[in-house]
Amino acid sequence: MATGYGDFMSRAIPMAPDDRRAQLLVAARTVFASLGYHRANVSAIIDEAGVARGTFYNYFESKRVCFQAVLSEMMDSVASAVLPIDVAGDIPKQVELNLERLFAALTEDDELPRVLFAEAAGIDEEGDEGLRGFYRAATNRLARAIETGQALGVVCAGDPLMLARLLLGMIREPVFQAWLYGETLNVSQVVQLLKGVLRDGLITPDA
Amino acid sequence: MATGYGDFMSRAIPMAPDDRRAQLLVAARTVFASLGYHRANVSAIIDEAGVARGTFYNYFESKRVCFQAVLSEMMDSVASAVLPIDVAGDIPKQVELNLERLFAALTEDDELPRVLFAEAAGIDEEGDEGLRGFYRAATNRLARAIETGQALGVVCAGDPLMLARLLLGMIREPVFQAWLYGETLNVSQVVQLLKGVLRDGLITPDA
DNA sequence: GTGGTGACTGACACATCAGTCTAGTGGTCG
DNA sequence: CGACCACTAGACTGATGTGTCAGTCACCAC
Repeated sequence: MATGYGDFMSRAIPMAPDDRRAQLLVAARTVFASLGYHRANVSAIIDEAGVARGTFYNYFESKRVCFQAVLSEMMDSVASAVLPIDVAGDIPKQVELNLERLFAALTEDDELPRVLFAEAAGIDEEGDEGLRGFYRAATNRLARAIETGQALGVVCAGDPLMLARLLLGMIREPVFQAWLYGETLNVSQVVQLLKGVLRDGLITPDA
Repeated sequence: MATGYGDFMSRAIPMAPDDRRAQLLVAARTVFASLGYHRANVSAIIDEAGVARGTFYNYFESKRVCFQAVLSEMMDSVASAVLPIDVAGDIPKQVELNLERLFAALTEDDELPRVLFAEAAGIDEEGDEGLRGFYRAATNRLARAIETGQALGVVCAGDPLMLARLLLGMIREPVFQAWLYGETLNVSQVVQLLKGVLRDGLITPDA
């Protein structure tokens, strides 16, 4: 019998498990990002990675688990873009930097918003649970920052949780729509505008 | 041959096509809302409607087309909740009423946010096109209102489109998160908070 | 009656795809 | 050298679920 794989096909060189896993994760991320969860199939991922079917299942017990891994990687990279604020320092500056880093993290990969905002929901109950966890964490983090701000007298009164949601919405929507229309988001423009709205509101008091 | 359907199975009484279509649409809405697009299947819809498989395909050429119909119905009901503003009248009052109606429309059905915000994106290219249309229409409508406001000097300066996205985000996020966590949104609370943020911003100027 | 019309039926053909499994390959290391 | 092990190709299974079509039934006009 012949070699078992095509004449021009090189065999993937055995790798340290962590490296192989990382490689598969990159491929999976690419495929999920461009196709979304449901249209992506395992064959596309292994083709992208240049690896056989069985190898995939050596590293991930299922497609969903693999997606979950990609998703949490993305969530982590987004979450870690936001640094805790030092109340002794220049607060507005730190907020601005955080916003810039956050928008940058959300737009660094063209298709990340698809995975995070459009595909993550509705796969199954467990997946939805993970998503809830992510939003809960993000919102709570913002809410705590807002509470601190309120205590310092730099943030207006009101339920911190709800204020956090409003703020999160102002971050999420521009990113989502930019993705939806295939635009590239002008980060500094959005941040400047957002800063203005946060400082002065949208409606100028009637003269 | 026997009757062609089980002994205890009654055949659905023929209906005027418009009525049957409406009935199927209601069933489809229920199913899509509670399960989302991907987990919903045609069998669930026809069970809900008490109708045979073939009947479904007499009225909708595919599952996706059916979903599209449900989606546009929802989009219409949301869009029609927002009334044009009479610039001669009390503008803030009208804005407030519009916000209240909008939130009410978005939360009238517990599961509408799932369909509109979580499931609508990423089904296929054509579906995304419809979604883009909806967001474009909503955003443009807001943007035009903002432009008018800017001309009247009641809205701050800045790209109207981007401002519209920020505003839309502040509307969408509370609704989305309330759905995600199974909370019932306190409409007047959100509207009051939103009004405050729109008027004065979130950050109070440093003393 | 009787025949035409059109809504309705449901078994099934068919496609897709996740996940399993087998037989075989080749680099590495004791 | 021989055992080992990560890897390969890809056939296969089983489940799921969309869309089809040949046929059934109710109603109405004549």
